Amino acid sequence: MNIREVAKKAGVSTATVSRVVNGTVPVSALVERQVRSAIKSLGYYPNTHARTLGSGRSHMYGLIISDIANPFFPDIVKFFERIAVEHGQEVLIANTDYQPQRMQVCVRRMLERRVDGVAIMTSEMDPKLVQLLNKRGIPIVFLDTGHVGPNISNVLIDYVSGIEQAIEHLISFGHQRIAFVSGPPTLASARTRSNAFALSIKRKGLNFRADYMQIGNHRIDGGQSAMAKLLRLRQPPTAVMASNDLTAIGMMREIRAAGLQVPGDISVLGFDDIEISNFLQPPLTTIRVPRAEIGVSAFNALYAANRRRGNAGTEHRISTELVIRESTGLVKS
Amino acid sequence: MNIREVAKKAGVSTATVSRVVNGTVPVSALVERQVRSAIKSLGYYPNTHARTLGSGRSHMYGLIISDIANPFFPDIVKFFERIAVEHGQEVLIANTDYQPQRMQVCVRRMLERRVDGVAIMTSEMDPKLVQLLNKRGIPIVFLDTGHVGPNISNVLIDYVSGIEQAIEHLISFGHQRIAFVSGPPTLASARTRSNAFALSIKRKGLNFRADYMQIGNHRIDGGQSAMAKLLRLRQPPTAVMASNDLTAIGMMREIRAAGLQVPGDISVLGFDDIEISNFLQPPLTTIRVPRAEIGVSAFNALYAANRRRGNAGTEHRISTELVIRESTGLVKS
DNA sequence: ATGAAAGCGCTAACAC
DNA sequence: GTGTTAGCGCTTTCAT
Repeated sequence: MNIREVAKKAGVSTATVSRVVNGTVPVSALVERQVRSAIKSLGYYPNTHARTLGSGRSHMYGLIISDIANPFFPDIVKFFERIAVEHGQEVLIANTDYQPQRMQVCVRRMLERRVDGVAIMTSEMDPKLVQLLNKRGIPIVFLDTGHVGPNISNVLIDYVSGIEQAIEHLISFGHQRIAFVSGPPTLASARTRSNAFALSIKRKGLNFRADYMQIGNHRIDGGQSAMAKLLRLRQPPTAVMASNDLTAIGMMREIRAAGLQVPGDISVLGFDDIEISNFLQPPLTTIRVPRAEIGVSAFNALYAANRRRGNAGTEHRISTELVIRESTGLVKS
Repeated sequence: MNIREVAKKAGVSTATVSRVVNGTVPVSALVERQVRSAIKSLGYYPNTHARTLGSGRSHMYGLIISDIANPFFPDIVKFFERIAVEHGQEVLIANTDYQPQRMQVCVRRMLERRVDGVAIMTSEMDPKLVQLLNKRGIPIVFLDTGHVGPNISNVLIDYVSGIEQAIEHLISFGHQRIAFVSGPPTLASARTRSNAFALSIKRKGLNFRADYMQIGNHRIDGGQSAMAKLLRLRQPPTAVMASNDLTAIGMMREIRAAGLQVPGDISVLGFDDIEISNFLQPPLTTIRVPRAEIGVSAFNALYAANRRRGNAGTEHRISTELVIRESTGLVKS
């Protein structure tokens, strides 16, 4: 079942069938009807591989993430895929499992499948591999990493807006001693969050204290041990913000283990707003990073890059916002 | 950059390059070295679309799920993809968003990309669409749905084993009055779970009571209202099993809202063991459905179907097991 | 508006 | 063990 059989049945050339299928060039109404009916009665589905070979466009976009089981990613994948399909494009998903060497395999897969663009939503990325894609003129979009350049776009997350809302929220509850538990310093986005916090504290006129800046690892255990340190301070904070929600979960566990209450004794804020945050006890106040929007923006950047003259990259800014639940409350007086 | 340039540079024919790349036929060591070096120096990556066209095999497998944001699916996707990549195969993921009409689009995508097999991990599936794939001889694997047939395999989940473990566990804590909150009766897997529960109750010599069988919807709100009904019974159960973890979350909320304790007053069990279950307060005792194994088995079934003579489908049985945490305890005396 | 025909890059059958 | 070459199914000039 191929285009030739359809052409024969419709009594036209294969070129005409192709025109009808792709709507590239106007075709007379009569011919179009004949072709469509032939397609239907034969149950014809175009072979996209042949199409790719002929046209040079695969209509596939790569999406490289760290780990689909990390609750941060499913929404990104979901909306990236949804909008891709709406535009008649296909998606190739690749997990690196946080292992840089697997990134090489991912890039190879993208290259072999001749994708029309790659969204790289991990933070660890070897410039050599980027070069491999870029040399071939494949549009790339990063998440909050690297800089815009030829065929390179960036989806930028504005952490500051959400963090400032959070600090204002805490101040309104009377908090003055606010601590922060960061992610691994090796992670660019973690550093960005940490810096944005330090900046906002000063802007809001609060006292910035180095001993209120603890290092976590974006996992539960890191949140626990960081919180343990904060609790041992002579003057512990009355509120603590985490660099991600898992860290906040760890913090809450540690607080409870110390016989204290959230938010009665200490207020806790997370970051990301992953699904489980709403199911915690108490439900976690957190800064939402709109992941659906990230997925959509990433796709749009790539798709646009293929329909634009020139190769200028674009930058897309995404803002964050505070989601108030029950892990924050009035400062203990 | 194509196979011809590599051939020229290595001073061999394109066929030989193909042989080296695919390792199909032995090639002299010298020639192999030359070819590999040419490939490397030219930065050659085979074009899989051309390969597909030439060979008739796309080396791509479709994976159709309901919703990647549903915590049941990420692990399946992750392990399906992992093992596929290990075998040099690609994965095409499609979400139906629980909408049967989107299934049509999914199947069309699979057909157009000429996948070598499709794993259908949703329960709603129009037989007409199955036929569309099956007519073309594309191997299909279902999750716990439909029956094995020509080119149709099935990954079967043995719910009974886990449920029996759970009931034994409850009995050992002294429970005799055990209720069940099911999923939507329209969902085949929900009915299967419900039936398995009823069967096990009788097998274990407990009293089966129709008023202990409540209907939920696999969401939190359904768990809440079902639990509310159970609490209003003259003789409420001392333990309740849910058809999935979200339902159990709803049940716990309702129990707490009624001023009762879990597991102090009522023991609660979930089903699935999604990630958040371990973070609940108290951590949820639940029946684990091994999703990694499902993903792996589904892929293996498809992959094997392509390397086997004949088109006989296979059946793969996967067992479930009880994960004991803190939402179950001694019956209140 | 439509058709003829030359690729696109690879595989596989065949010949040697 | 290696080369030659005819497809695979489509798109896209180039004519008409």
